[in-house]
Amino acid sequence: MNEIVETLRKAGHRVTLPRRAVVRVLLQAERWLSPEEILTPAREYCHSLSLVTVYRTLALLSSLDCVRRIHFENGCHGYARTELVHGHYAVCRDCHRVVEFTGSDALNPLLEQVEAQTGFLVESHMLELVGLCAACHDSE
Amino acid sequence: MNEIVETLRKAGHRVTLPRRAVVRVLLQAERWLSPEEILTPAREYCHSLSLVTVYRTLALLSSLDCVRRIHFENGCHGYARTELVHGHYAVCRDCHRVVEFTGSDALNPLLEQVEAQTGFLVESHMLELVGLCAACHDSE
DNA sequence: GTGAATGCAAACTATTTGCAAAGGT
DNA sequence: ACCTTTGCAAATAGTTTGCATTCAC
Repeated sequence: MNEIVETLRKAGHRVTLPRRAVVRVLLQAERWLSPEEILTPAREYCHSLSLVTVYRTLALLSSLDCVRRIHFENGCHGYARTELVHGHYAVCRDCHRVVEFTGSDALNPLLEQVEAQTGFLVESHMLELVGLCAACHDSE
Repeated sequence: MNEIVETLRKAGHRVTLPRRAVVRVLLQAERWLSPEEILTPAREYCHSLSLVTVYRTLALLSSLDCVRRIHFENGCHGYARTELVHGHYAVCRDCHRVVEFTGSDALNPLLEQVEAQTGFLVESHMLELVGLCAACHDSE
């Protein structure tokens, strides 16, 4: 049994076919997906699945910190499983691949500096890198 | 004449009353504003102003890099004039004040490290800090 | 005077909600 | 059996577009 389903169960939520379907699609993807992009393949696992349920499942998984929203300049967002983007991530503008990176501790001195500079108490931050992944970079 | 209006004119766009109204509101604000939040006060300067025109003006100003979109976890966005947030910014979750900070060159080593680590060619990045500004921090 | 800009209404996209039926435990 | 979850339809929020009128240049 996979981790996300396990988290669902432990939190007292029911493990239903529609939810399994959404989770399976998320687990297979190495990239972020829009709700629509989740719906289509997930229907192979649950024929009756509706977009509404995809939204509801994503909201639930999000509250359990199993998936994360991915943000863009234009405002539309996608979802990727947290395991994929536990900390900070880079998004390929071409294939939508999402890759986590480490080393964002390097931000800490900056955050402290900002607090000193602006008087802000920084509670959270959003750092998203956009570019081309190795594969898309090579094929351009 | 202010800088934004000047930019409009130089780019060959007409300086109309509705546009002036939107610009005036943006210039007065030290914080980000939603289109609705721009509409209401701007109507004092241009009675007939419609929300549609606010959107169109913001899109135009955005393309001229006179305003910038501000992003949030929940996806809704606001706008602030570029002068206010030329580089990176911190947003107060309480009063919505937007404060620019400097020193984000500190990111460069991280970006290079990410390129080496992931193979990505990083083209752009989004860094937004959220927290409490000094004023709101004190009054809590 | 002429083409750009505006305002209205309507379309559109993304997302959420009410409610009866279905399904997991 | 009970209560959560689902799917449909409809509502909602935010934003964009078509088109005739208005206005800056």
